[in-house]
Amino acid sequence: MDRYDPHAIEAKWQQIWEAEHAFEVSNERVQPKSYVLEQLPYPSGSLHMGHMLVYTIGDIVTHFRRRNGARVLHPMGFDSFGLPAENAAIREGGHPREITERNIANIKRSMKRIGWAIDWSRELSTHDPSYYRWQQWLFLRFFERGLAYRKAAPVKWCPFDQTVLANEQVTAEGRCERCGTLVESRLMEQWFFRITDYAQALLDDLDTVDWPESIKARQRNWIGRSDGAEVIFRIEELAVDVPVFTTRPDTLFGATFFVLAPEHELVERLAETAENGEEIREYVRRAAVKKTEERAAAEEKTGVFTGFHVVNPVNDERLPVYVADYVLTDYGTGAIMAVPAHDERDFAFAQTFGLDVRVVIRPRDGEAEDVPYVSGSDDDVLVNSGEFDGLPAPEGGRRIVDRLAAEGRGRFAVNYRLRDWGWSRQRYWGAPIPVVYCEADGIVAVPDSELPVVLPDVEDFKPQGKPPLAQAEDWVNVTCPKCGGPAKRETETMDTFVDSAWYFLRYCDPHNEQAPWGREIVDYWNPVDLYIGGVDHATMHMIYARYFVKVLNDLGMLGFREPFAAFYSNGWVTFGKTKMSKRAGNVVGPDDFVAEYGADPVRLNILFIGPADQDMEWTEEGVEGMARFVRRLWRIVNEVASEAPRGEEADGPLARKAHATIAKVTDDIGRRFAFNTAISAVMELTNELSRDTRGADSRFAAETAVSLIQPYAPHLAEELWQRLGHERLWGQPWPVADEAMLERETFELVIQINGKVRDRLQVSADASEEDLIAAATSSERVRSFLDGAEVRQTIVVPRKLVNLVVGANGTN
RNA sequence: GCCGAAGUGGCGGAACUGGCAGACGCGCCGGACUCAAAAUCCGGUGGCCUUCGGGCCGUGUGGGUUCGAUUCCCACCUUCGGCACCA
Repeated sequence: MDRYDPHAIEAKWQQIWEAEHAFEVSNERVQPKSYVLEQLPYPSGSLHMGHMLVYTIGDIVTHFRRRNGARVLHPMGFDSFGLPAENAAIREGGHPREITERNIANIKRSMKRIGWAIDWSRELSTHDPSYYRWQQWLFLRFFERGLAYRKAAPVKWCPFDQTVLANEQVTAEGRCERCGTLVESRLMEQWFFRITDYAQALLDDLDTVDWPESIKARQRNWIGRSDGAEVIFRIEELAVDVPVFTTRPDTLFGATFFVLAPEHELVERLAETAENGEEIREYVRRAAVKKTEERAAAEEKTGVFTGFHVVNPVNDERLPVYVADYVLTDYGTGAIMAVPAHDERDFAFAQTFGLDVRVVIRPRDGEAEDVPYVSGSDDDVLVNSGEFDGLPAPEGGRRIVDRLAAEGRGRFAVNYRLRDWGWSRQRYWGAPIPVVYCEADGIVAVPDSELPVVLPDVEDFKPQGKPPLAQAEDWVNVTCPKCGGPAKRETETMDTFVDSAWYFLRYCDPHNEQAPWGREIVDYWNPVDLYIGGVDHATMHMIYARYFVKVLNDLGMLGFREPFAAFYSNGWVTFGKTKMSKRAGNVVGPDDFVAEYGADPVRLNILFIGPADQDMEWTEEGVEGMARFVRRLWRIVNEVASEAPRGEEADGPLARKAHATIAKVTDDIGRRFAFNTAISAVMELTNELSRDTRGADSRFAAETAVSLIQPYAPHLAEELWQRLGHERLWGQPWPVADEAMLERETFELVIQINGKVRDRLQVSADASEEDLIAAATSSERVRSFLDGAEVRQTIVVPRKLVNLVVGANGTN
């Protein structure tokens, strides 16, 4: 028998798959179908172990579902715009496109070497004009409906480099990662999508998808629905109504002051007439410069009194109005009623400024409660609240809102933490935004017929007060599509989250030049049946993609409401510290191990380490052990191929074990996504097979082991399958366990006394309860334990155990 | 603070619906083969005790339900993760 040579075998089968287009699928609408998708990779220098894990999980499911009769779409592409390539170009010279395309070529070579069953005919890259052309087209559909709009929003700004910084370019200390200058906050006009319109739909439809609860919880948290009330306070001096949002209308009688966020639109109006107008303006200026995190971290609350008062609608009390930066401008209405007795932040402010604290909620039975007391449960009652005294807090709150509503001074309201999605970047390496700025007509869409607006080349990718694209003057200066007058192109680009919000739709119809996709095609393949990826994309990417699908559905462009019907979140892969330092300098990735052991052992091992949805540590010992198993399987199956008889009925114990393994592996992959225990099961079968490679059952057991391991180790399995005298395992139906062979003639009866195992007996499978009890009580060992004591109770679990309960005063 | 996940041998983990705790593998120990080593193969491997038959203990801690709990319930401890001046 020849030695196991993974490199030769893997090259051989990869060539055959490619020549036979083994994993390409057409869009012919055949059922059943399955769309198996992993989050597309960012093309950095090379693959890492995390990639190895995600794409192998998807690959196993792809093979499994194919062989179970589904038409499976399993595409691949590259999230190829973005900051790292641009920074590399600035650092090392060259063009981001060259760097990116070199990386793609490199990664693609690694992917093909690993042998994932990908339909490469559908490959796409988001930096390709044939892709972003349709992204621009989609943007225009959003834009014409007002779903994409511009507004001023704070950005992180480096005053030295004169540029906007992405969050990841700001150090933990709040400095520019390049020059170390303290980063400022600046208001700038930016592009947004109106995702907040869909907050409730994004929340509700989580109930319709099969995702891990933890991922759903993160999205719910991110959307952050709060139920409460909007209550109108009035500044009588100015005859202005100022609404506030509160989740605690039950505490309205406890309001003792009122706060506006520094950015609130009313603040400037107050400053105009206030005696201390300049002090107010100065406070606002200082607050604007501070980062949100800095504001939150402040030891003491700061603020300034305006001299104005508002009227509390529940009791017509006059409350002093402050401006303070602990109130956020972009949540609720940017103004709050302050109830220091029942809110920690208001309490802290009241302490600093010596303001009244009025208790209006008490525990029903206690009294000496701490202030602030924030609970508002049914065990609390209202006090100092006029007609509402004595009511449980939640009910009291509802009644207060009812009364305010009747008076037109309040209503029940819902608020979300979710903010509109800001997606424009002052960066070069992204999709151009197809609008122009015209002095006469304002923002004007580029006509569909002029798409794509192709990203022009520039000399320098460093932003210098303006986005790099501003350098491309020939490109920037155009005529307005509306009036024909002079206009300038948008020089900001789209964030990569836009690119990845719809790529799974383009895979379905990647070469369409008339439209982003054909609706029947997209409706056939979608929603994605299994989406696989990391938890780090649980919020942003996966909320944005859901938002896109909902909008596109409302626009009639597709017929579903959710992109990802099921989601599997893979764990993180780490290396031990010793391994890291041993190969200091270069990151250890799958390429290194594939070169040493071959792709199949690496594929197997990444899933054998542990449950794929939990974090795991990759070790050299582990992959060595797996290589040992693979060689063992190789040797045993080769022996079977040459030694075991053909065409004999396989119905002995080894055949039964094989059927049991089929059942186990099918359930593990198909239902439980327990990829590690499926491998264990095949190992067990292999161990049993190794005891007899020449018997009548051996051939069946070997064929079963090879067939079941195929999704994990497709090259090895294919080669062994051929040696067993067959062809094209990847196209073979998945094996089905014979129910009759799963039935056992005998089983091991466990006999317990008072719940402790005392004996095990082989018993006929069709023994009656009475037979089991008789067998149990006649056992010598059992008798010695019973020693004549009275059996008070006998529990019989058919085909499992007998538990004899003897009295506590028994003499056992 | 709110939300989520997890605690099992020396290690990764298994036990799916309440029924034999530790499958499978790593590591380690012993043996075979070898001049020797590696590789390979065979056997052993939770702890304590043992008259070698076996016995007792054991799934983060303390309670509870049950004939029976790693699994269900209550309280707590520890670790990891998300959100967070969100009114």
